[in-house]
Amino acid sequence: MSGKITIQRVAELANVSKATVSRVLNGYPHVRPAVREKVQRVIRETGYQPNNIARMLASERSSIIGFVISSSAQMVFHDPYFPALTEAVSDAAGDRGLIMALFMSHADGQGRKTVNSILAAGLFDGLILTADANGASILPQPLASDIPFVFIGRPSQADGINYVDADNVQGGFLATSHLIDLGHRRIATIGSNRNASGEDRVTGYRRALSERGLAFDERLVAFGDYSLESGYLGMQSLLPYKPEAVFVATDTMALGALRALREAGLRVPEDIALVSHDDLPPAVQADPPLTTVQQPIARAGQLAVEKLARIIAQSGNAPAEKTILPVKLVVRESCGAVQSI
Amino acid sequence: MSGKITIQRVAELANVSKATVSRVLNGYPHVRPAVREKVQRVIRETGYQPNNIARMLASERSSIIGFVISSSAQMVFHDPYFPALTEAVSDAAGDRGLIMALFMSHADGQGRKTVNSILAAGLFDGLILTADANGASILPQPLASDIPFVFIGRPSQADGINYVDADNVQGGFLATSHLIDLGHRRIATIGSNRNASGEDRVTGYRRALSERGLAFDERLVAFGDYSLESGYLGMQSLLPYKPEAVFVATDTMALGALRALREAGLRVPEDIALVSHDDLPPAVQADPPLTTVQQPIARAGQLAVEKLARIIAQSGNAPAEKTILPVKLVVRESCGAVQSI
DNA sequence: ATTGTGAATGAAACCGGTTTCAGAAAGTCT
DNA sequence: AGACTTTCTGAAACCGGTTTCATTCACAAT
Repeated sequence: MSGKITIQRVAELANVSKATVSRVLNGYPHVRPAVREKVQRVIRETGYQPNNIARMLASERSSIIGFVISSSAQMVFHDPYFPALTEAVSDAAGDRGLIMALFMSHADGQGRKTVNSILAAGLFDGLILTADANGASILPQPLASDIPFVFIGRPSQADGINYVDADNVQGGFLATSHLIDLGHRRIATIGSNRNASGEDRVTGYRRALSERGLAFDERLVAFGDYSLESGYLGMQSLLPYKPEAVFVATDTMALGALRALREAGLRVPEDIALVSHDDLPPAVQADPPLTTVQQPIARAGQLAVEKLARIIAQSGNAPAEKTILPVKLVVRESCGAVQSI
Repeated sequence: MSGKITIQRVAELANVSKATVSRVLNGYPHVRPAVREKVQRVIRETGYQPNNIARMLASERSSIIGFVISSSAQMVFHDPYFPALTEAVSDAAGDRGLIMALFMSHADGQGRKTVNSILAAGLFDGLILTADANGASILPQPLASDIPFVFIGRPSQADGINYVDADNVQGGFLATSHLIDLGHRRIATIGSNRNASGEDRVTGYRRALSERGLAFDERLVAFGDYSLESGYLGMQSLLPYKPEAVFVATDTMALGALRALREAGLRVPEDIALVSHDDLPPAVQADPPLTTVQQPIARAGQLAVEKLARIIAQSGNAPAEKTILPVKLVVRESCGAVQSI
């Protein structure tokens, strides 16, 4: 009943043509104030809601963007990073009147099918993609199609691709430098080689060491997969080499490392200092609270949406550009810098 | 270039009419095999992809469902419940070929606007809503519109409304009964009065007490808001009354409680037994691992989507029905039942 | 009074599919 | 062979908007 009011009906009731109603609807000029008001009154009285699908078809724009989380299912929600990012993108999209469709492509070989069907839909004005180990497999699809897209996180092959990323190298650098500043020399790291972010943080770690004249010792490097468990195992594998301090590439892995240290009877920060990366809720909640590198996740989501919106508006004619967001060190207790609080 | 192929073009190339192409596209009968193949070949060769928006307009069905998380932003992603649920719904939707649009309505008064615009879109075949304190404010909108919807979690006013929920009463009951079985008498609880789930769990707690002839002591009840912090504070407020055991309504709050206990110098489970609810990753990761009531989140998401799909298919003629999912106790170390492992 | 200009408006085409309907083709039954 | 079905197929209407284009109208300038 109620849903049956169309633009045609409104036009009849207001004694105007569909075209005029459309103009009023979209705030176009060239409508006499009296007519405009009359139409608006009819709209109000009938509770008319334009059919968005018809609108999309005619205007060839859907105002829907796809947000694709391409990590394997297990990773996705064990690390609060993705939830936080999802929220950020959702917010930013909402602010701009865009609808966000969420896709979590499980790597079960379904991954490709999912992305395919997304594109096939011809439904999205653009895509926001998260970079990870699978990024490579996802990439060709949007590239082949003409759909605008922006990555969050540096994709494996980043040439000519729009992306927004945190300055992960700087993150690793800041964390490690801080530990060096505190007088530590044998500094270990638990990184990750599963995506660019992980690699970059290790790069920053190495850069800090070399800049301060410290030797890089391969035995002091472990790799995890972003899970708490992997942080635990990584820390255990490092313990035999007696590090004085450790830079863990994510808060979640730091939680695991913390447990390994506790089980080994080592106190943090007294026996071993720890700095992690991300500054997500677990960092504050940990015991002791973690000194960590703060990553502007909300900002990244926001910028990605803005950038995407811009590309869409320009019909994709702008050259690809990358945006690197600054990170900053948040000092809490796990590094031992704060002695008496 | 490539995107320009329409059904009309395919029809021309195959020497048939649009109608026939459409029939082939949708797998309808009454097309001669030879013709069908010819059309399929043209489709393959041209890489034609039907325009989904046009399809939606004509078929009056979008295959898009909205998933609305109505909690206040802070809560949303501090408790892994919502991420897990989101993943479940996303999965289930994907399995059925539905696209899931995610909405996180921040309670900033924007909440209403968001939901309004969602409905206004006329874009969704249906909605999945999460119940929470704000549920009441969200409810009227879908009700007033004719859009099918299903709640996950019991909404405040549940009459005539479709919903899927875990058996929270049973959850509280199982947890508390288990503690009683272990010989505890002074059993406290940290619940929540912010939504039906929280209340139900406390109801189960009380039922277990009364069934076993134990008095209900109001001083042994604290209320939290699902945050870790609130669990911490709740536990602190309970400590003066010397509970022997505590049932905490969520894993996340249990983590907070655990910290309060540790700070108070109490060991778990030796000095105080703890059982929580949800069985999300933190429960396993906690130290000690938590005995907790397992809630079938993935199943709930799946059932909600299925139910919604059914309602959509039936054009909403089915009577409202509620589905209560069974829960089960998962015994780990925090309750003290497992002595020697 | 005539012409020119720009604003206001409606008719109709269009977006790209689905679906109805009627007619043609093929097959079945006396 | 004629009458009936049943299977295919295409023309055209339709979904509900937007947009183009031509026309009308009001008003100012000549």
